[in-house]
Amino acid sequence: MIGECETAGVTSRALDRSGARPLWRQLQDDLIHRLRAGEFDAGFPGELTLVEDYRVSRHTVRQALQRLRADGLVVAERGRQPRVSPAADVEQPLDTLYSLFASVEAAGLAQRSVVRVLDVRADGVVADRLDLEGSTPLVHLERLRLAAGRPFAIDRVWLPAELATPIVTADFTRTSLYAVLAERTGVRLDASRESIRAVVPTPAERALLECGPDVACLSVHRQGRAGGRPVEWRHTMVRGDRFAVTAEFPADTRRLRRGATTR
Amino acid sequence: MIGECETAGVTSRALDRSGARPLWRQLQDDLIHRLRAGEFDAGFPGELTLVEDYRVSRHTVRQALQRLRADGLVVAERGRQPRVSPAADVEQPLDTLYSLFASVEAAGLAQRSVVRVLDVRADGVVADRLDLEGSTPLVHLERLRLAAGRPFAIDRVWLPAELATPIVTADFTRTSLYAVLAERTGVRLDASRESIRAVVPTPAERALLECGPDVACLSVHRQGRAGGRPVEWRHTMVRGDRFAVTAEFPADTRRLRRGATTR
DNA sequence: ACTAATTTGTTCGTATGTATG
DNA sequence: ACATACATACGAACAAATTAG
Repeated sequence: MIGECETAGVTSRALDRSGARPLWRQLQDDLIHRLRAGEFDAGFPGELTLVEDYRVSRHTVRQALQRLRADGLVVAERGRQPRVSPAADVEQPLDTLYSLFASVEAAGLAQRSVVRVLDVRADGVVADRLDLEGSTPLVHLERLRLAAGRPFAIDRVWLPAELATPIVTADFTRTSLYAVLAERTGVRLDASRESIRAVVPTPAERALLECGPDVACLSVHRQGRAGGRPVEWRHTMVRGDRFAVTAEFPADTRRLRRGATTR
Repeated sequence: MIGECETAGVTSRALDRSGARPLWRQLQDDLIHRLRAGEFDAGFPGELTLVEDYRVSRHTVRQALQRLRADGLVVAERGRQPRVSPAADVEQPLDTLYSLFASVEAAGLAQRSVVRVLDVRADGVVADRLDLEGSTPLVHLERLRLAAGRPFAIDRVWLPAELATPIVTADFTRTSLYAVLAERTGVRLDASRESIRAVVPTPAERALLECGPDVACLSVHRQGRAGGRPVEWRHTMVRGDRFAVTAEFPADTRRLRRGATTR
């Protein structure tokens, strides 16, 4: 495991150099541990500090930090001390358009969200999903969603900045994304396509969702449209042990015949 | 933007070195473009090939590839040529009464089943789901379903024997249950209710499906009805990496192009 | 079945640019 | 102006896994 070693007044942390596990992964895991223990509430150490502390190269440190930043656990800017992203526990109403959470709503569970990221950025992959150029600025909102006070989903949404910039100043702690969007831009989603699959969450996602290795997740990708134009790309990772999608099909003779008489 | 340049029979691609946009991002965007154009269907180029091709360092190439891998567009392993990842072999719209057999066929994959169990038995729990007495005899069919020759799903179905006895002599290796049922009994399903959740397969299921610990499954419980009467209880365990469910609002038959998995 | 070549994964070092405090 | 800290980019080496012969 990871040990501590006091030498000449300097605390250094030892990693396993056998190669059994990559250094950057050990570092990442250790940092998540210390982070969850509240060790960095006063401030997150810089890259060079970590290089000194763990006796690894800066490249290795960055490899670990990159994941933490990508997962929203740490926010960092140039020349500024990195900080642990604040976990502001706030009430958040359900997105009524989101049929996936209909069962949650029906179950009468308390819905809360922690806003982890709210900024403007570019993302080539997401832009492609919205039929936009790769460099198009996008408003990005990431929330950890809680039901009955416990994490149940990680929700990431991207919208074209050209359209959605007014919402970046919004306080999402008490308002739904769609409500703010409609109020400030007049845009109202009227169509969506989504794809639901089963995945094993990454360690980082597992840490956020506070679930063990025996829990799988539903990974939901969704494109929302307004007036035929794609205005939202969303990815939601839902704990599979607490939530299920239900579907009910009324009688439809045509489709039935097509499905039953194949070949 | 990005140009092509033929020199001494070698096609190299020029990136903008002004620093306006990071090289790795330009590379990422260009690769996505080429990927969507189907240029890599025969095989994704290796890191060193890209280094040669774009005249950048391997570090920069890896930075671009990392995003593509993180977004699930490309899969890479040690010593093996990276490949373009098929999002999912099969996608199934949620708004129809579907049959696994039909959706696999629709995806253009060869369909085959290994019949593991086909008999008549009683099951109190399942009978309850069908609104029947606990001792009611049920026809039970368990199949390991293969798509393109590879394990795809474990499918267990129970039907009232009083209704479905004629099917126990059928050969299900290459035929759909619904087709046999309609042919031999005249019963056609016209309604269903199902619940879909994500689970981690048990070691036994994992062995049957021949998948590693990184693969989750969709667990689908379904009650099928005909003329208002429950006639089928089904449990299907589908490999999450090969199957995705799609939903559309408002109801339409257009499909989501691609569902990537975030890592 | 074994060896060698290939390819990705990991890790180090170094350098420059840029934004913040 | 200066130090700090992240972003980008180059080069080099070895490990680990696969594939080709």
